[in-house]
Amino acid sequence: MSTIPTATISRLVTYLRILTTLENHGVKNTSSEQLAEEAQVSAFQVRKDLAYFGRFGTRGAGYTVPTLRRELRRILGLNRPWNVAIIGMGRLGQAIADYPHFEQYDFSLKACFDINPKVIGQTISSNHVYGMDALPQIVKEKGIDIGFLTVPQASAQDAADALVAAGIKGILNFAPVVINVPREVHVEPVDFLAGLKRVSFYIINPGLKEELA
Amino acid sequence: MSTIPTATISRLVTYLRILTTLENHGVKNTSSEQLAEEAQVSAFQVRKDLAYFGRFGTRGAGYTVPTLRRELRRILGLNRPWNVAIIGMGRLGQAIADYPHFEQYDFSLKACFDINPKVIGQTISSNHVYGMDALPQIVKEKGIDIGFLTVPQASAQDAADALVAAGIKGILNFAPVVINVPREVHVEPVDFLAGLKRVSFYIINPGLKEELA
DNA sequence: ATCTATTTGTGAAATTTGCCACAATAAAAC
DNA sequence: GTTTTATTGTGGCAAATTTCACAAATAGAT
Ligand SMILES: NC(=O)c1ccc[n+]([C@@H]2O[C@H](COP(=O)([O-])OP(=O)(O)OC[C@H]3O[C@@H](n4cnc5c(N)ncnc54)[C@H](O)[C@@H]3O)[C@@H](O)[C@H]2O)c1
Ligand SMILES: NC(=O)c1ccc[n+]([C@@H]2O[C@H](COP(=O)([O-])OP(=O)(O)OC[C@H]3O[C@@H](n4cnc5c(N)ncnc54)[C@H](O)[C@@H]3O)[C@@H](O)[C@H]2O)c1
Repeated sequence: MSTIPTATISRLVTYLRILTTLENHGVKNTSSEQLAEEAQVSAFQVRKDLAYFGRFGTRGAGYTVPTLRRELRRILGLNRPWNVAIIGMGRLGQAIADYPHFEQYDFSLKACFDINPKVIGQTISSNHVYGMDALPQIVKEKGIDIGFLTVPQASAQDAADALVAAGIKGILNFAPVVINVPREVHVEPVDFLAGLKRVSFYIINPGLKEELA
Repeated sequence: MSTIPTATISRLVTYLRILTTLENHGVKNTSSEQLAEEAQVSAFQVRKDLAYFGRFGTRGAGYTVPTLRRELRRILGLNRPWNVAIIGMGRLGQAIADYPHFEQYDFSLKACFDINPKVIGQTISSNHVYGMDALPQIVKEKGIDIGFLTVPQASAQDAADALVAAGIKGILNFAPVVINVPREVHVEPVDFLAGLKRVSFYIINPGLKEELA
Protein backbone atom coordinates (compact mmCIF):
# COMPACT_ATOMS: atom_id res chain seq x y z
CA MET A 1 0.00 0.00 0.00
CA SER A 2 2.93 2.31 -0.75
CA THR A 3 1.00 4.81 -2.84
CA ILE A 4 -2.56 5.13 -4.08
CA PRO A 5 -3.60 7.31 -7.03
CA THR A 6 -5.59 10.41 -6.14
CA ALA A 7 -8.00 9.46 -8.89
CA THR A 8 -8.66 6.18 -7.11
CA ILE A 9 -9.83 8.04 -3.99
CA SER A 10 -12.18 10.18 -6.09
CA ARG A 11 -13.62 7.06 -7.68
CA LEU A 12 -14.08 5.34 -4.34
CA VAL A 13 -16.25 8.29 -3.32
CA THR A 14 -18.32 7.76 -6.45
CA TYR A 15 -18.66 4.01 -5.83
CA LEU A 16 -19.79 4.72 -2.28
CA ARG A 17 -22.45 7.09 -3.53
CA ILE A 18 -23.72 4.52 -6.02
CA LEU A 19 -23.83 1.86 -3.30
CA THR A 20 -25.81 4.20 -1.06
CA THR A 21 -28.35 4.77 -3.82
CA LEU A 22 -28.56 1.02 -4.49
CA GLU A 23 -29.05 0.30 -0.79
CA ASN A 24 -31.80 2.94 -0.60
CA HIS A 25 -33.52 1.15 -3.46
CA GLY A 26 -33.32 -2.15 -1.61
CA VAL A 27 -30.75 -3.71 -3.97
CA LYS A 28 -28.78 -6.41 -2.16
CA ASN A 29 -26.06 -7.41 -4.63
CA THR A 30 -24.00 -5.75 -7.31
CA SER A 31 -20.95 -6.33 -9.51
CA SER A 32 -17.90 -4.48 -10.76
CA GLU A 33 -19.75 -4.32 -14.07
CA GLN A 34 -22.73 -2.48 -12.60
CA LEU A 35 -20.61 -0.11 -10.51
CA ALA A 36 -18.49 0.61 -13.58
CA GLU A 37 -21.49 1.49 -15.68
CA GLU A 38 -22.94 3.86 -13.08
CA ALA A 39 -19.58 5.50 -12.41
CA GLN A 40 -18.72 5.64 -16.11
CA VAL A 41 -15.40 3.86 -15.76
CA SER A 42 -14.22 0.39 -16.77
CA ALA A 43 -14.94 -2.69 -14.65
CA PHE A 44 -11.15 -3.31 -14.50
CA GLN A 45 -10.79 0.06 -12.93
CA VAL A 46 -13.37 -0.67 -10.24
CA ARG A 47 -11.70 -3.92 -9.29
CA LYS A 48 -8.20 -2.43 -9.33
CA ASP A 49 -9.32 0.48 -7.18
CA LEU A 50 -10.80 -1.86 -4.61
CA ALA A 51 -7.77 -4.14 -4.74
CA TYR A 52 -5.62 -1.38 -3.23
CA PHE A 53 -7.50 -1.91 0.01
CA GLY A 54 -8.35 -5.60 0.14
CA ARG A 55 -10.80 -8.17 -1.15
CA PHE A 56 -14.44 -7.35 -0.76
CA GLY A 57 -16.30 -9.52 -3.27
CA THR A 58 -16.96 -13.19 -3.85
CA ARG A 59 -15.88 -14.62 -7.18
CA GLY A 60 -18.74 -15.68 -9.34
CA ALA A 61 -21.24 -13.73 -7.24
CA GLY A 62 -20.05 -10.12 -7.06
CA TYR A 63 -20.38 -7.78 -4.10
CA THR A 64 -22.92 -7.51 -1.29
CA VAL A 65 -24.16 -3.92 -1.30
CA PRO A 66 -24.27 -3.22 2.45
CA THR A 67 -20.93 -4.93 3.06
CA LEU A 68 -19.03 -3.09 0.34
CA ARG A 69 -20.70 0.15 1.37
CA ARG A 70 -19.61 -0.33 4.97
CA GLU A 71 -16.06 -1.13 3.86
CA LEU A 72 -15.82 1.94 1.65
CA ARG A 73 -17.10 4.14 4.46
CA ARG A 74 -14.42 2.71 6.70
CA ILE A 75 -11.68 3.17 4.08
CA LEU A 76 -12.69 6.79 3.51
CA GLY A 77 -12.92 7.50 7.24
CA LEU A 78 -16.66 8.18 7.10
CA ASN A 79 -17.53 5.82 9.93
CA ARG A 80 -16.62 8.43 12.52
CA PRO A 81 -17.94 11.93 13.20
CA TRP A 82 -16.06 14.90 11.70
CA ASN A 83 -16.43 18.38 13.14
CA VAL A 84 -16.29 21.23 10.66
CA ALA A 85 -16.23 25.04 10.78
CA ILE A 86 -16.95 27.66 8.14
CA ILE A 87 -14.57 30.60 7.73
CA GLY A 88 -16.17 33.56 5.96
CA MET A 89 -19.92 33.95 6.39
CA GLY A 90 -20.71 35.77 3.15
CA ARG A 91 -23.14 34.53 0.53
CA LEU A 92 -21.44 31.19 -0.02
CA GLY A 93 -20.67 30.56 3.65
CA GLN A 94 -24.30 31.19 4.54
CA ALA A 95 -25.59 28.97 1.75
CA ILE A 96 -23.38 26.14 3.00
CA ALA A 97 -24.45 26.67 6.61
CA ASP A 98 -28.03 26.22 5.39
CA TYR A 99 -27.23 23.01 3.58
CA PRO A 100 -28.90 20.19 5.49
CA HIS A 101 -27.09 17.16 4.10
CA PHE A 102 -24.00 17.26 6.31
CA GLU A 103 -25.42 15.45 9.28
CA GLN A 104 -26.51 12.62 7.05
CA TYR A 105 -22.83 11.93 6.47
CA ASP A 106 -21.55 12.37 10.01
CA PHE A 107 -20.18 15.80 9.24
CA SER A 108 -21.23 18.19 11.96
CA LEU A 109 -21.05 21.99 11.61
CA LYS A 110 -19.73 23.18 14.95
CA ALA A 111 -18.82 26.85 14.46
CA CYS A 112 -18.77 29.81 12.04
CA PHE A 113 -16.16 32.54 11.82
CA ASP A 114 -15.80 35.91 10.13
CA ILE A 115 -13.60 38.98 10.36
CA ASN A 116 -16.33 41.56 9.83
CA PRO A 117 -17.55 43.08 13.15
CA LYS A 118 -21.03 43.48 11.66
CA VAL A 119 -21.27 39.75 11.09
CA ILE A 120 -19.57 38.59 14.29
CA GLY A 121 -22.09 37.82 17.04
CA GLN A 122 -24.93 37.09 14.60
CA THR A 123 -26.67 33.73 14.48
CA ILE A 124 -26.74 32.03 11.06
CA SER A 125 -28.79 28.84 10.71
CA SER A 126 -28.63 28.49 14.51
CA ASN A 127 -24.85 28.82 14.52
CA HIS A 128 -23.13 31.62 16.42
CA VAL A 129 -20.57 33.56 14.35
CA TYR A 130 -17.26 34.01 16.14
CA GLY A 131 -14.45 36.45 15.43
CA MET A 132 -11.20 35.08 14.02
CA ASP A 133 -9.40 35.69 17.31
CA ALA A 134 -11.57 33.00 18.88
CA LEU A 135 -10.47 30.42 16.29
CA PRO A 136 -7.68 28.63 18.21
CA GLN A 137 -9.73 28.23 21.35
CA ILE A 138 -12.96 27.11 19.65
CA VAL A 139 -11.14 24.67 17.38
CA LYS A 140 -9.60 23.09 20.45
CA GLU A 141 -12.74 23.13 22.59
CA LYS A 142 -15.04 21.71 19.94
CA GLY A 143 -12.53 19.38 18.36
CA ILE A 144 -12.85 20.87 14.90
CA ASP A 145 -11.01 18.89 12.21
CA ILE A 146 -11.96 20.50 8.90
CA GLY A 147 -12.41 24.11 7.80
CA PHE A 148 -14.47 25.40 4.89
CA LEU A 149 -12.66 28.39 3.46
CA THR A 150 -15.29 30.72 1.97
CA VAL A 151 -13.51 34.08 2.16
CA PRO A 152 -12.60 36.30 -0.81
CA GLN A 153 -9.57 35.32 -2.87
CA ALA A 154 -7.44 38.10 -1.41
CA SER A 155 -8.00 36.87 2.17
CA ALA A 156 -7.70 33.16 1.48
CA GLN A 157 -4.02 32.73 2.38
CA ASP A 158 -4.37 34.71 5.62
CA ALA A 159 -7.43 32.74 6.68
CA ALA A 160 -5.71 29.48 5.76
CA ASP A 161 -2.72 30.45 7.90
CA ALA A 162 -5.08 31.08 10.81
CA LEU A 163 -6.70 27.67 10.32
CA VAL A 164 -3.33 25.95 10.25
CA ALA A 165 -2.15 27.82 13.34
CA ALA A 166 -5.32 26.73 15.12
CA GLY A 167 -4.44 23.11 14.42
CA ILE A 168 -6.97 22.19 11.75
CA LYS A 169 -6.21 19.02 9.74
CA GLY A 170 -8.02 19.59 6.45
CA ILE A 171 -9.33 22.50 4.40
CA LEU A 172 -12.02 22.65 1.73
CA ASN A 173 -10.95 25.68 -0.27
CA PHE A 174 -13.74 27.43 -2.16
CA ALA A 175 -11.64 30.48 -3.01
CA PRO A 176 -10.24 30.57 -6.56
CA VAL A 177 -6.58 30.54 -5.55
CA VAL A 178 -3.90 27.99 -4.67
CA ILE A 179 -3.19 28.22 -0.95
CA ASN A 180 0.05 27.26 0.71
CA VAL A 181 -0.10 25.06 3.80
CA PRO A 182 2.25 22.63 5.57
CA ARG A 183 2.31 19.14 4.16
CA GLU A 184 0.43 17.60 7.06
CA VAL A 185 -2.67 19.67 6.27
CA HIS A 186 -4.72 18.44 3.33
CA VAL A 187 -6.40 20.96 1.03
CA GLU A 188 -9.17 20.07 -1.41
CA PRO A 189 -10.07 22.78 -3.91
CA VAL A 190 -13.75 23.19 -4.78
CA ASP A 191 -13.32 25.59 -7.63
CA PHE A 192 -16.36 26.54 -9.50
CA LEU A 193 -14.78 29.21 -11.73
CA ALA A 194 -11.97 26.86 -12.71
CA GLY A 195 -14.53 24.26 -13.74
CA LEU A 196 -16.29 26.87 -15.82
CA LYS A 197 -13.07 27.74 -17.64
CA ARG A 198 -12.35 24.08 -18.32
CA VAL A 199 -15.80 23.77 -19.87
CA SER A 200 -14.93 26.71 -22.10
CA PHE A 201 -11.74 24.98 -23.26
CA TYR A 202 -13.42 21.68 -24.02
CA ILE A 203 -16.25 23.35 -25.91
CA ILE A 204 -13.85 25.06 -28.31
CA ASN A 205 -11.66 21.92 -28.52
CA PRO A 206 -14.15 19.10 -28.96
CA GLY A 207 -11.49 16.81 -30.41
CA LEU A 208 -9.42 16.79 -27.24
CA LYS A 209 -11.82 14.79 -25.13
CA GLU A 210 -10.52 11.35 -24.35
CA GLU A 211 -12.38 8.63 -26.20
CA LEU A 212 -14.78 6.47 -24.23
CA ALA A 213 -15.95 3.05 -25.38
CA MET B 1 -1.37 18.11 -30.50
CA SER B 2 -2.91 14.63 -30.46
CA THR B 3 -3.87 14.64 -26.80
CA ILE B 4 -3.42 16.99 -23.86
CA PRO B 5 -3.64 15.87 -20.24
CA THR B 6 -6.70 17.06 -18.36
CA ALA B 7 -4.36 18.11 -15.56
CA THR B 8 -2.61 20.46 -17.99
CA ILE B 9 -5.87 22.29 -18.65
CA SER B 10 -6.50 22.69 -14.92
CA ARG B 11 -3.01 24.08 -14.46
CA LEU B 12 -3.42 26.51 -17.37
CA VAL B 13 -6.43 27.91 -15.54
CA THR B 14 -4.26 28.37 -12.46
CA TYR B 15 -1.48 30.06 -14.44
CA LEU B 16 -4.01 32.42 -15.99
CA ARG B 17 -5.30 33.37 -12.57
CA ILE B 18 -1.78 34.06 -11.33
CA LEU B 19 -1.06 36.19 -14.39
CA THR B 20 -4.24 38.17 -13.80
CA THR B 21 -3.20 38.87 -10.22
CA LEU B 22 0.29 39.86 -11.37
CA GLU B 23 -1.13 42.17 -14.02
CA ASN B 24 -3.44 43.78 -11.45
CA HIS B 25 -0.36 44.44 -9.33
CA GLY B 26 1.37 46.09 -12.27
CA VAL B 27 3.96 43.34 -12.73
CA LYS B 28 5.23 43.33 -16.32
CA ASN B 29 7.41 40.22 -16.54
CA THR B 30 7.49 36.78 -15.03
CA SER B 31 9.18 33.38 -15.41
CA SER B 32 8.32 29.71 -15.34
CA GLU B 33 10.01 29.71 -11.93
CA GLN B 34 7.66 32.32 -10.48
CA LEU B 35 4.54 30.79 -12.01
CA ALA B 36 5.63 27.40 -10.69
CA GLU B 37 6.04 28.68 -7.16
CA GLU B 38 2.65 30.37 -7.09
CA ALA B 39 0.91 27.37 -8.65
CA GLN B 40 2.84 24.93 -6.45
CA VAL B 41 4.11 22.83 -9.33
CA SER B 42 7.58 22.46 -10.89
CA ALA B 43 8.97 24.93 -13.40
CA PHE B 44 9.42 22.03 -15.84
CA GLN B 45 5.73 21.41 -15.59
CA VAL B 46 4.86 25.01 -16.41
CA ARG B 47 7.05 25.03 -19.49
CA LYS B 48 5.82 21.62 -20.64
CA ASP B 49 2.20 22.66 -20.20
CA LEU B 50 2.75 25.78 -22.28
CA ALA B 51 4.72 23.83 -24.90
CA TYR B 52 1.57 21.91 -25.86
CA PHE B 53 0.25 25.13 -27.35
CA GLY B 54 3.28 26.98 -28.68
CA ARG B 55 6.12 29.26 -27.63
CA PHE B 56 5.23 32.24 -25.56
CA GLY B 57 8.41 33.32 -23.81
CA THR B 58 11.80 34.69 -24.75
CA ARG B 59 14.82 32.70 -23.66
CA GLY B 60 16.89 34.46 -21.09
CA ALA B 61 14.11 36.90 -20.30
CA GLY B 62 11.00 34.91 -19.38
CA TYR B 63 7.43 35.80 -20.19
CA THR B 64 5.65 39.13 -20.63
CA VAL B 65 2.67 39.10 -18.30
CA PRO B 66 0.02 40.71 -20.54
CA THR B 67 1.11 38.68 -23.57
CA LEU B 68 1.06 35.31 -21.85
CA ARG B 69 -2.21 36.19 -20.17
CA ARG B 70 -3.78 37.06 -23.50
CA GLU B 71 -2.50 33.83 -25.04
CA LEU B 72 -3.86 31.71 -22.19
CA ARG B 73 -7.24 33.40 -22.44
CA ARG B 74 -7.27 32.61 -26.14
CA ILE B 75 -6.23 28.99 -25.57
CA LEU B 76 -8.93 28.49 -22.94
CA GLY B 77 -11.58 30.18 -25.10
CA LEU B 78 -12.05 33.05 -22.66
CA ASN B 79 -11.63 35.78 -25.25
CA ARG B 80 -15.22 35.42 -26.35
CA PRO B 81 -18.50 35.83 -24.50
CA TRP B 82 -20.17 32.71 -23.09
CA ASN B 83 -23.88 32.65 -22.30
CA VAL B 84 -24.92 30.56 -19.31
CA ALA B 85 -28.16 29.45 -17.68
CA ILE B 86 -28.91 28.07 -14.22
CA ILE B 87 -31.18 25.02 -13.89
CA GLY B 88 -32.66 24.69 -10.40
CA MET B 89 -33.21 27.90 -8.48
CA GLY B 90 -32.95 26.54 -4.94
CA ARG B 91 -30.46 27.75 -2.36
CA LEU B 92 -27.37 27.06 -4.44
CA GLY B 93 -28.86 28.26 -7.73
CA GLN B 94 -29.85 31.53 -6.08
CA ALA B 95 -26.45 31.99 -4.44
CA ILE B 96 -24.80 31.55 -7.83
CA ALA B 97 -27.21 33.95 -9.53
CA ASP B 98 -26.13 36.51 -6.92
CA TYR B 99 -22.45 35.96 -7.59
CA PRO B 100 -21.13 39.07 -9.30
CA HIS B 101 -17.87 37.79 -10.71
CA PHE B 102 -19.19 36.21 -13.90
CA GLU B 103 -19.27 39.28 -16.04
CA GLN B 104 -15.68 39.99 -15.20
CA TYR B 105 -14.82 36.82 -17.11
CA ASP B 106 -17.12 37.25 -20.08
CA PHE B 107 -19.58 34.75 -18.70
CA SER B 108 -23.06 36.18 -18.93
CA LEU B 109 -26.04 34.76 -17.03
CA LYS B 110 -28.86 34.83 -19.54
CA ALA B 111 -31.67 32.80 -17.99
CA CYS B 112 -32.82 30.77 -14.98
CA PHE B 113 -35.02 27.67 -14.99
CA ASP B 114 -36.92 25.60 -12.45
CA ILE B 115 -39.64 22.98 -12.40
CA ASN B 116 -41.49 24.25 -9.34
CA PRO B 117 -44.57 26.35 -10.29
CA LYS B 118 -44.05 28.46 -7.17
CA VAL B 119 -40.61 29.51 -8.36
CA ILE B 120 -41.42 29.90 -12.06
CA GLY B 121 -42.24 33.50 -12.96
CA GLN B 122 -40.29 34.97 -10.05
CA THR B 123 -37.39 37.33 -10.56
CA ILE B 124 -34.10 36.32 -8.92
CA SER B 125 -31.23 38.82 -9.02
CA SER B 126 -33.00 40.54 -11.91
CA ASN B 127 -33.33 37.28 -13.84
CA HIS B 128 -36.70 35.89 -14.82
CA VAL B 129 -37.23 32.24 -13.87
CA TYR B 130 -38.62 30.15 -16.74
CA GLY B 131 -40.28 26.76 -16.65
CA MET B 132 -38.40 23.78 -18.06
CA ASP B 133 -40.71 23.62 -21.07
CA ALA B 134 -39.30 26.95 -22.22
CA LEU B 135 -35.73 25.59 -22.20
CA PRO B 136 -35.31 24.65 -25.89
CA GLN B 137 -36.67 27.93 -27.15
CA ILE B 138 -34.79 30.19 -24.72
CA VAL B 139 -31.51 28.33 -25.25
CA LYS B 140 -31.87 28.93 -28.97
CA GLU B 141 -33.06 32.53 -28.73
CA LYS B 142 -30.40 33.65 -26.26
CA GLY B 143 -27.59 31.50 -27.61
CA ILE B 144 -26.94 29.74 -24.32
CA ASP B 145 -23.84 27.55 -24.37
CA ILE B 146 -23.38 26.34 -20.80
CA GLY B 147 -25.79 25.15 -18.11
CA PHE B 148 -25.25 25.16 -14.34
CA LEU B 149 -26.98 22.10 -12.97
CA THR B 150 -28.11 22.92 -9.41
CA VAL B 151 -31.04 20.56 -8.98
CA PRO B 152 -31.29 17.77 -6.37
CA GLN B 153 -29.36 14.58 -7.04
CA ALA B 154 -32.50 12.64 -7.94
CA SER B 155 -33.43 15.12 -10.71
CA ALA B 156 -29.96 15.65 -12.10
CA GLN B 157 -30.10 13.11 -14.93
CA ASP B 158 -33.53 14.30 -16.09
CA ALA B 159 -32.45 17.92 -16.06
CA ALA B 160 -29.21 17.02 -17.86
CA ASP B 161 -31.22 15.22 -20.54
CA ALA B 162 -33.32 18.34 -20.99
CA LEU B 163 -30.19 20.48 -21.35
CA VAL B 164 -28.74 18.12 -23.93
CA ALA B 165 -32.00 18.01 -25.89
CA ALA B 166 -32.04 21.81 -25.90
CA GLY B 167 -28.62 21.81 -27.55
CA ILE B 168 -26.39 22.98 -24.72
CA LYS B 169 -22.63 22.35 -25.20
CA GLY B 170 -21.29 22.17 -21.63
CA ILE B 171 -22.59 21.47 -18.15
CA LEU B 172 -21.25 22.45 -14.74
CA ASN B 173 -22.70 19.74 -12.55
CA PHE B 174 -23.12 20.71 -8.89
CA ALA B 175 -25.22 17.66 -8.04
CA PRO B 176 -23.38 14.83 -6.29
CA VAL B 177 -23.91 12.24 -9.01
CA VAL B 178 -22.27 11.16 -12.26
CA ILE B 179 -24.50 12.20 -15.13
CA ASN B 180 -24.63 10.54 -18.50
CA VAL B 181 -24.48 12.73 -21.61
CA PRO B 182 -23.42 12.30 -25.24
CA ARG B 183 -19.72 12.63 -25.86
CA GLU B 184 -20.01 15.98 -27.59
CA VAL B 185 -21.29 17.61 -24.40
CA HIS B 186 -18.65 18.33 -21.80
CA VAL B 187 -19.49 17.94 -18.10
CA GLU B 188 -17.40 19.39 -15.29
CA PRO B 189 -18.30 18.20 -11.81
CA VAL B 190 -18.13 20.76 -9.00
CA ASP B 191 -18.56 18.38 -6.13
CA PHE B 192 -18.32 19.78 -2.73
CA LEU B 193 -19.36 16.65 -0.82
CA ALA B 194 -16.88 14.52 -2.75
CA GLY B 195 -14.12 16.96 -1.79
CA LEU B 196 -15.16 16.70 1.82
CA LYS B 197 -14.90 12.92 1.73
CA ARG B 198 -11.49 13.07 0.12
CA VAL B 199 -10.35 15.34 2.96
CA SER B 200 -11.60 12.71 5.39
CA PHE B 201 -9.54 10.01 3.68
CA TYR B 202 -6.35 12.04 3.62
CA ILE B 203 -6.70 13.06 7.25
CA ILE B 204 -6.84 9.45 8.39
CA ASN B 205 -4.10 8.44 5.92
CA PRO B 206 -1.48 11.16 6.30
CA GLY B 207 1.21 8.91 4.83
CA LEU B 208 -0.49 8.66 1.46
CA LYS B 209 0.04 12.25 0.40
CA GLU B 210 2.51 12.52 -2.44
CA GLU B 211 5.81 14.00 -1.40
CA LEU B 212 6.57 17.57 -2.41
CA ALA B 213 10.05 19.04 -2.52
C1' DA C 1 -20.75 -34.93 -5.86
C1' DT C 2 -19.50 -33.03 -10.05
C1' DC C 3 -19.83 -29.76 -13.56
C1' DT C 4 -20.84 -25.27 -15.50
C1' DA C 5 -21.34 -20.46 -15.56
C1' DT C 6 -19.84 -16.35 -13.41
C1' DT C 7 -17.18 -12.87 -11.66
C1' DT C 8 -13.45 -11.57 -8.79
C1' DG C 9 -8.45 -10.48 -7.87
C1' DT C 10 -3.95 -9.63 -9.86
C1' DG C 11 0.57 -9.85 -12.40
C1' DA C 12 2.14 -8.05 -16.68
C1' DA C 13 1.87 -5.08 -20.72
C1' DA C 14 0.66 -0.75 -22.62
C1' DT C 15 -0.13 3.86 -22.20
C1' DT C 16 -0.02 8.20 -20.21
C1' DT C 17 2.00 11.64 -17.50
C1' DG C 18 5.60 13.92 -15.24
C1' DC C 19 10.57 14.75 -14.61
C1' DC C 20 14.96 16.18 -15.96
C1' DA C 21 19.11 17.66 -18.44
C1' DC C 22 20.71 20.45 -21.69
C1' DA C 23 21.00 22.70 -26.13
C1' DA C 24 19.15 26.91 -28.07
C1' DT C 25 18.70 31.63 -27.83
C1' DA C 26 17.92 36.13 -26.26
C1' DA C 27 19.23 40.01 -23.28
C1' DA C 28 22.59 42.35 -20.57
C1' DA C 29 27.21 43.50 -19.39
C1' DC C 30 31.53 44.79 -20.67
C1' DG D 1 31.29 43.17 -30.90
C1' DT D 2 32.13 39.62 -27.70
C1' DT D 3 31.27 37.41 -23.48
C1' DT D 4 28.43 36.31 -19.75
C1' DT D 5 24.21 35.31 -17.70
C1' DA D 6 19.65 33.90 -17.65
C1' DT D 7 15.79 31.27 -18.97
C1' DT D 8 13.08 28.98 -22.38
C1' DG D 9 11.75 24.89 -25.28
C1' DT D 10 12.22 19.99 -25.99
C1' DG D 11 13.79 15.12 -26.61
C1' DG D 12 14.46 11.26 -23.92
C1' DC D 13 13.85 8.80 -19.63
C1' DA D 14 11.38 7.41 -15.41
C1' DA D 15 7.40 6.83 -12.88
C1' DA D 16 2.69 6.41 -12.33
C1' DT D 17 -1.64 4.84 -13.99
C1' DT D 18 -4.67 2.28 -16.71
C1' DT D 19 -5.77 -1.62 -19.45
C1' DC D 20 -5.86 -6.28 -20.16
C1' DA D 21 -5.86 -11.34 -19.92
C1' DC D 22 -6.52 -15.04 -17.22
C1' DA D 23 -6.12 -18.02 -13.20
C1' DA D 24 -8.66 -18.62 -8.90
C1' DA D 25 -12.66 -19.21 -6.58
C1' DT D 26 -17.49 -19.44 -5.66
C1' DA D 27 -22.58 -20.29 -6.36
C1' DG D 28 -25.88 -22.77 -8.53
C1' DA D 29 -27.39 -26.42 -11.71
C1' DT D 30 -27.54 -31.20 -12.88
N1 LIG E 1 -21.02 33.25 -4.00
C1 LIG E 1 -20.81 32.21 -4.81
O1 LIG E 1 -21.74 31.74 -5.47
C2 LIG E 1 -19.45 31.57 -4.93
C3 LIG E 1 -19.33 30.43 -5.70
C4 LIG E 1 -18.08 29.81 -5.80
C5 LIG E 1 -17.00 30.34 -5.14
N2 LIG E 1 -17.11 31.44 -4.42
C6 LIG E 1 -15.91 31.90 -3.73
O2 LIG E 1 -16.13 31.79 -2.34
C7 LIG E 1 -15.54 32.87 -1.65
C8 LIG E 1 -16.60 33.64 -0.90
O3 LIG E 1 -17.57 34.14 -1.82
P1 LIG E 1 -18.80 34.97 -1.32
O4 LIG E 1 -19.59 35.31 -2.50
O5 LIG E 1 -19.46 34.29 -0.19
O6 LIG E 1 -18.06 36.30 -0.76
P2 LIG E 1 -18.60 37.38 0.27
O7 LIG E 1 -17.83 38.63 0.05
O8 LIG E 1 -20.09 37.42 0.22
O9 LIG E 1 -18.21 36.80 1.70
C9 LIG E 1 -16.87 36.73 2.19
C10 LIG E 1 -16.92 36.75 3.72
O10 LIG E 1 -15.60 36.49 4.23
C11 LIG E 1 -15.33 37.39 5.29
N3 LIG E 1 -13.87 37.54 5.41
C12 LIG E 1 -13.04 38.31 4.66
N4 LIG E 1 -11.77 38.16 5.05
C13 LIG E 1 -11.77 37.29 6.07
C14 LIG E 1 -10.74 36.73 6.89
N5 LIG E 1 -9.45 37.03 6.71
N6 LIG E 1 -11.10 35.87 7.84
C15 LIG E 1 -12.40 35.55 8.03
N7 LIG E 1 -13.42 36.04 7.29
C16 LIG E 1 -13.09 36.90 6.32
C17 LIG E 1 -16.05 38.66 4.92
O11 LIG E 1 -16.31 39.46 6.05
C18 LIG E 1 -17.33 38.11 4.27
O12 LIG E 1 -18.35 37.92 5.24
C19 LIG E 1 -14.84 33.71 -2.71
O13 LIG E 1 -13.48 33.34 -2.77
C20 LIG E 1 -15.56 33.33 -3.97
O14 LIG E 1 -14.74 33.49 -5.11
C21 LIG E 1 -18.33 32.07 -4.28
N1 LIG F 1 -26.91 24.21 -0.91
C1 LIG F 1 -25.60 23.99 -0.93
O1 LIG F 1 -24.85 24.59 -0.16
C2 LIG F 1 -25.01 22.98 -1.89
C3 LIG F 1 -23.63 22.86 -1.94
C4 LIG F 1 -23.08 21.95 -2.84
C5 LIG F 1 -23.88 21.20 -3.66
N2 LIG F 1 -25.20 21.29 -3.59
C6 LIG F 1 -25.98 20.47 -4.52
O2 LIG F 1 -26.64 21.34 -5.42
C7 LIG F 1 -27.93 20.83 -5.72
C8 LIG F 1 -28.97 21.84 -5.32
O3 LIG F 1 -28.88 22.08 -3.92
P1 LIG F 1 -29.87 23.10 -3.22
O4 LIG F 1 -29.49 23.12 -1.79
O5 LIG F 1 -29.90 24.38 -3.98
O6 LIG F 1 -31.28 22.34 -3.40
P2 LIG F 1 -32.75 22.97 -3.32
O7 LIG F 1 -33.66 21.86 -3.00
O8 LIG F 1 -32.73 24.18 -2.46
O9 LIG F 1 -33.03 23.47 -4.80
C9 LIG F 1 -33.24 22.60 -5.90
C10 LIG F 1 -34.10 23.33 -6.94
O10 LIG F 1 -34.17 22.54 -8.13
C11 LIG F 1 -35.51 22.54 -8.62
N3 LIG F 1 -35.72 21.33 -9.41
C12 LIG F 1 -35.95 20.06 -8.99
N4 LIG F 1 -36.04 19.22 -10.03
C13 LIG F 1 -35.88 19.95 -11.15
C14 LIG F 1 -35.86 19.63 -12.53
N5 LIG F 1 -36.01 18.37 -12.97
N6 LIG F 1 -35.67 20.63 -13.41
C15 LIG F 1 -35.50 21.89 -12.98
N7 LIG F 1 -35.50 22.25 -11.67
C16 LIG F 1 -35.68 21.29 -10.77
C17 LIG F 1 -36.36 22.60 -7.36
O11 LIG F 1 -37.65 23.10 -7.66
C18 LIG F 1 -35.55 23.55 -6.47
O12 LIG F 1 -35.91 24.88 -6.68
C19 LIG F 1 -28.06 19.52 -4.99
O13 LIG F 1 -27.73 18.46 -5.85
C20 LIG F 1 -27.05 19.64 -3.87
O14 LIG F 1 -26.57 18.39 -3.47
C21 LIG F 1 -25.80 22.20 -2.73
